[in-house]
Amino acid sequence: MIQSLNEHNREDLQEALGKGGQKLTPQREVVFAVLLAQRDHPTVDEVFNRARESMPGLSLATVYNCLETFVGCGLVRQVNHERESTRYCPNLAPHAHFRDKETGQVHDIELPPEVMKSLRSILPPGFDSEVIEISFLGRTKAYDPLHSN
Amino acid sequence: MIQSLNEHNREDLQEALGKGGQKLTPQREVVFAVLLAQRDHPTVDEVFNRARESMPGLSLATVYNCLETFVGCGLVRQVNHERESTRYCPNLAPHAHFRDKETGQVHDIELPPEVMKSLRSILPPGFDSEVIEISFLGRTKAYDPLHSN
DNA sequence: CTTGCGGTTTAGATTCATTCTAACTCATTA
DNA sequence: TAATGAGTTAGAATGAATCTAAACCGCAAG
Ligand SMILES: [Mn+2]
Ligand SMILES: [Mn+2]
Ligand SMILES: [Zn+2]
Ligand SMILES: [Zn+2]
Repeated sequence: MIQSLNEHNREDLQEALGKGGQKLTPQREVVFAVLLAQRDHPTVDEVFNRARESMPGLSLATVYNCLETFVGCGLVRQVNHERESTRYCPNLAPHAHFRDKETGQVHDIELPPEVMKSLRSILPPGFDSEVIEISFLGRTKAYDPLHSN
Repeated sequence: MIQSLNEHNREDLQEALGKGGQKLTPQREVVFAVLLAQRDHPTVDEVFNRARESMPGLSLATVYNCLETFVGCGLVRQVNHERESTRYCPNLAPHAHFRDKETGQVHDIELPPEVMKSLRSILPPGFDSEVIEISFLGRTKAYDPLHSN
């Protein structure tokens, strides 16, 4: 359960924070390590509870602060599904999110460049988009290759 | 400013409510009329304030109730952008939403069937999606056909 | 060293959209 | 006329997120 970053990830974190004019702190390290350790799109409370295991004095406010800082530095994305608590995702590749209606689990769905292009192409002239968010809601069944056609 | 439904829309509303086991009420008529009159994706408070002009005794709780009922009957979609207040949209055609970062305005973006298909195609086997939400965030410039190439 | 500074962290208060509760209204039916 | 039950209402409660002000801490100047 001990959350710590390897050298490589710590350097990445430090560099990204530096570019955003922010410092590396023990709290930020722990919170970032939590995000990397289990990529299940945790809520703030989930991050808080996991991070407290390695840093018991950590406060909820600091988790909010750290995550906001990471988003500002482009290290992490916020994931919103309807009115639920915000979730956090350290996957920087272009991807959509799929939420399983039954389990509540959130899965990353890779977004091929050609799909991105077709999406951008639906914008009328004069519409200039920086961010596209795509979220699916549905169910996941275990995939059985033997019984798929 | 008086909000009332024409015969055609009232019938549509009554039919859709009926299918969902719900009744047509004066409050529901006014709230639905507000949504049809100005398709700017109003928040609950905006709907409330507009609807009160034709029905002063209307309560905020009822606006929440009516909108929830409409969503349940498939008459209206909820539109979420990040953590902002939920907005409501009576456009039942498949479409995405574009939010202007500067004005806050939300625009409908038509979703051609082939884009829907390409989107569905990115789901891995076993992922079955009922709802796809697509939202753009960006800026809109007035489009000048003379100076576009 | 010692002090001051500024960014960070912290606990707790506050905000505010949304949901909940319980009383009331009112049309329909027994 | 009375009972029923869906719908409406005002206000209370909820809870994620934000705000506030004090404490903390690394660092640099004196
Ligand atoms: Mn790297
Ligand atoms: Mn019609
Ligand atoms: Zn993700
Ligand atoms: Zn819309």
